[in-house]
Amino acid sequence: MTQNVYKSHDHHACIDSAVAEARRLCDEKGVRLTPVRQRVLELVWDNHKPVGAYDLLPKLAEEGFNSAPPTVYRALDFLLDLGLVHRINSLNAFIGCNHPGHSHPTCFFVCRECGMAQELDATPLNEIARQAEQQLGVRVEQQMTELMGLCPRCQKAS
Amino acid sequence: MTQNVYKSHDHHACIDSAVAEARRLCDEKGVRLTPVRQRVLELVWDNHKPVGAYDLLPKLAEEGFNSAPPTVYRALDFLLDLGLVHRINSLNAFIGCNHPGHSHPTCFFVCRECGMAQELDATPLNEIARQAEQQLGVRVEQQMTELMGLCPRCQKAS
DNA sequence: CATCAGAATGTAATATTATAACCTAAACTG
DNA sequence: CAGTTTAGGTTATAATATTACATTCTGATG
Ligand SMILES: [Zn+2]
Ligand SMILES: [Zn+2]
Ligand SMILES: [Zn+2]
Ligand SMILES: [Zn+2]
Repeated sequence: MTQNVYKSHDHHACIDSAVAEARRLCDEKGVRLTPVRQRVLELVWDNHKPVGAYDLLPKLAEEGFNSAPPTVYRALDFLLDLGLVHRINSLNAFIGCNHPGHSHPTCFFVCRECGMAQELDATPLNEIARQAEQQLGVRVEQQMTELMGLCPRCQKAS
Repeated sequence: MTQNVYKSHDHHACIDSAVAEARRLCDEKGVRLTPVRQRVLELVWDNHKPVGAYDLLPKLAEEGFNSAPPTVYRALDFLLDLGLVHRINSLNAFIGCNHPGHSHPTCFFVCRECGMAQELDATPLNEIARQAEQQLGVRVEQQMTELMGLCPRCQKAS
């Protein structure tokens, strides 16, 4: 895992590096990081909590961007395709990827109290995929693991 | 994994054993497997494809059951609580559990073509949870892994 | 049996999340 | 510049899920 979100850190650095990485990737692939796409990426990175698509709408509106569901879903789809964000299915919410650029099995821990999410190293998951492929003959193309529980802070608080 | 759903099998036996197991569990816990709950369980087990809540409504209606979203969501919540069914978050859909009665990390392979889902042995996932707990200090309470890809049949078909 | 409490269900309305369809504008391509 | 592709604007609607409150059923108790 690239970073522990439960430790305090310079979060502006998180955002900046996410944007820089996005720009690099878009250049590489010859696609455009348009203003609304970049702004959605920044908003998703606003903190380490997964954010719902509809939470983004008013923020975009405030800033003079067009604000309608298709706008934000298009931007999110674009970012998902590039692997710049992940979707946390159990929350219908989106969060920035810590190591975009190479497609990878996805694994997050999400605190059920505060909502903070931590991306985890998912390499052990490859074992499961490999087993399924061998034993069942399936072909695994994608995978997502979501762990739920309490983060260190919320454990103390309760 | 208790069974390979991609092999042909007596599926009535799947349904029957699911219902029997449900009855046993309900007795044990002193809760009631009412007609609508049982019927929802049977409908979820109708095949090995995850089924959406709203797919169940017309089927219940046909059979004279009350049919409104709260009815089916209540039944599904009941079954989820007991661990009799799982929710596939990436599909907003529900599927019967192969080994209910003891809460367990959940892991499914879902074919993106035909929709069939196979529950997998999730023990390797405990390792991930253990690591997260050690390295981050989180407490993991639940976990779900969803693999997506092509099942053996759909690979041949393409 | 009569009564009561809790559990389950009925019903109407509404909230939340996501997509379809169709049109316009901007950006590359040669 | 003309033609093509890509992105965005706009309206409407689909799909999924929950709230709130009334009613009925069930099992327990006196
Ligand atoms: Zn940060
Ligand atoms: Zn990632
Ligand atoms: Zn079966
Ligand atoms: Zn299960």
